[in-house]
Amino acid sequence: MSRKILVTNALPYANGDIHLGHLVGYIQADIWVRYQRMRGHAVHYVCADDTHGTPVMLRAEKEGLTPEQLIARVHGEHLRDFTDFGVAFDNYHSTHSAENRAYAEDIYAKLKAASLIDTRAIEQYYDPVKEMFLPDRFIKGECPKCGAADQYGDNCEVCGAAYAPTELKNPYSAVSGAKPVLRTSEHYFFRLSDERAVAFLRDWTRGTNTAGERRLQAEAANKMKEWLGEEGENKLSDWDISRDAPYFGFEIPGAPGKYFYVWLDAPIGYLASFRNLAGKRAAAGETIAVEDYTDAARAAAAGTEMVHFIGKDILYFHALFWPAMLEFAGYRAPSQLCVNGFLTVDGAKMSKSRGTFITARSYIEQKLNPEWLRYYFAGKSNGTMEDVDLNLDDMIAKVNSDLVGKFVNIASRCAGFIAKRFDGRLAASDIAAMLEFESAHRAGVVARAYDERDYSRALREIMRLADVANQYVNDHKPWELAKQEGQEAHLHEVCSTALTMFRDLTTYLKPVLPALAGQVENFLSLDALAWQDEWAPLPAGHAINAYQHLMTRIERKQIDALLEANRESLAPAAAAAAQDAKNAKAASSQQRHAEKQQHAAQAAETASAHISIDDFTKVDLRIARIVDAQHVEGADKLIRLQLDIGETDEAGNPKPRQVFAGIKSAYDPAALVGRLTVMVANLAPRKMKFGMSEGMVLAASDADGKNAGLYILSPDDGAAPGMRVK
RNA sequence: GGUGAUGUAGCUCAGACGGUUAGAGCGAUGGAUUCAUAACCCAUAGGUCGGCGGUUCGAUUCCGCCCAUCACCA
Repeated sequence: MSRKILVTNALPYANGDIHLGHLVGYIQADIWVRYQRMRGHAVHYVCADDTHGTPVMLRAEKEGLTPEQLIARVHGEHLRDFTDFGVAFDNYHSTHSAENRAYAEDIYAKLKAASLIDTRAIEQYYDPVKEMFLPDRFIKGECPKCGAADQYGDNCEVCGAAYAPTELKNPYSAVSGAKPVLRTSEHYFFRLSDERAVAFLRDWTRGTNTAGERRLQAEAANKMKEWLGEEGENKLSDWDISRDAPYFGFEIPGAPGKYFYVWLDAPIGYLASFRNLAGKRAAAGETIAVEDYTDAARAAAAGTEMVHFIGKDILYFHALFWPAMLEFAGYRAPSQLCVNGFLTVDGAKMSKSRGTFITARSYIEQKLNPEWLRYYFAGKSNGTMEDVDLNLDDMIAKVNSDLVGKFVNIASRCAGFIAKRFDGRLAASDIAAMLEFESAHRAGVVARAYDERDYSRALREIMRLADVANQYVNDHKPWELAKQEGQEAHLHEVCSTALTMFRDLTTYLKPVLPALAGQVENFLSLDALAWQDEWAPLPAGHAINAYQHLMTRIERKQIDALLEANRESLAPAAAAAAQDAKNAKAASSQQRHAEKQQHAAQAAETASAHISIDDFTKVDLRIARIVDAQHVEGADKLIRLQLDIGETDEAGNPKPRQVFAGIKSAYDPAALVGRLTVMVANLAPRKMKFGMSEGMVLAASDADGKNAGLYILSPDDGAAPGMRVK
């Protein structure tokens, strides 16, 4: 039976470029869509830009544009990037659209009618200069826990503490620099804590859909259980869905000056884009029954599905708020969420200084083949929430050996004979030799793997068959047959058989490599390849076209050039860029995706910019003798050190400093006593759970975390406690 | 800190409802071959399946603890 599926990808935020981290999820979805269509299912594949919210508003202002101008530009950039990577949406719309406003208002009205909307007054920081309420990420100040300066209003990047913006010391607005004041405002809430919502979500997150698949991957369902709490427990709180003017978004009906929070209308953008698509198709004379996909009752009757591909950073929004909103507004809840993990490059977070924060645009501009990346990502995708690592050397090896060495090679080594000796016409294939292929088709391993989004399994099976094909050619040695009298028919059969094998392999690879498959369809002079119901070889007498090489190898120098193009110097520009990215992060949106991973890397990079000698001399480094070292009860990583740096109390007795050092994993306290090392003597004392820490000792470790190990410093002989290090 | 996930050959990954010699591809080494953008084919080497304990006749597979990495705690 033919499935009817609405497929969506997460909406990228209209404030920033598409990068390789984004592309993981889009390529995974695109592959699935192409596969389903090859099976004859009806798929509508839509996406849009997520355009609303404070970050877009402020970014536009900074660039001297209206928000509408900014999002129009970014929309064009995003769509171009996706298109260049073969991600072929049926429609790429915008949340700043009439359709989206209509859906948002309708859903809101229905939730209100269901008594699931509340209002209550909340107090939050307000920028008196800019005259606007400030999102947490736009308030900075000193961390209430460790005192670190310039921390955001939600958590501290230095000590990792989480807190409310009102707890910050000396807060200031990141927009105007003004001291924010507390102001009360009426906010609208979606009552997620309502027992109906909790009961529904408990059921929805655990259940299966009409296709018999789990709505959530096992890991995602686990996470939901954590968020929902145990049976009878209710850990959900109501969701604040309004923001005060000025705000770029939709004003809430009947609530002047109140706007829908960007995350309310972002997923609604899926429906809006779909509705917009239907409008475009209607203009072309084709009908899409939108409500068969969006209305709860009609969707159930029509047996349609709605599948969302998202990154794991936005699981929360898609597995709690979104299905609940839909359900209680009479819309159909999602059939399935396909959640993908983050992207790392060479095992580490993407980094601007290493050049691994790679934009989609730079990849295209450096003339790299997008299908190389599609193939590699597919090989790393197994349908789970696991992170995907882009190992650049591995990508070169995989693409070159699998695609060029194995797959393309099969056509390349046979095509010449067909063209030169047989006028471009095929003979009947040797069916007996194709047993492996025929049974592979019947067994459906590749099909099942695609269906389950376990593309890595699909590719393993496909490459196994590619090996079979190469062995077949090798065993029958067409180059020898070509030299033998009376072997023409045999030669013809061998090459034709190998090309049928090649046709099968191309069919299997087509969801991943649509452009390459298109070239092959042209080479073999075939209609668009689709999954065959009954396996059949290429027919005898079929004429094919001249072979042109199908894919080039990747060279390391191309990758190096790509990294170079994405590498940012550590000059102030980098700090500014890092700052931009951090501000963008405030978006609290899908954009956060990979940027979140940037976090630590960028913090480190910003700190790596040049400092003056004056900056350095602010740090008072002293030679210290470890006079005592003890385990700390209840601490996993800490050792309590007493450090003699020549200081004495009033009576002239030695007065060592107490320092807690996180070196327990590498050192036995007893082995430290008596050693000389280096400490920062003028670090602000910090009260820790276990007592005051009056400085820190220095230790080296691998920044990438690739090699474990921690190494404290030792001075050369002759250094004495209290000497200054400079 | 709490919760969850991951840790298998040099690299990227399969797999094992606990049971004879733990697999693949790539890479390495040797051989064969020359149709194919030095591709393909055959063969060989490589792993105490993160560490320590426990359950068991038997664990890499189950359980506990530990270590490392990643994520979430809105």
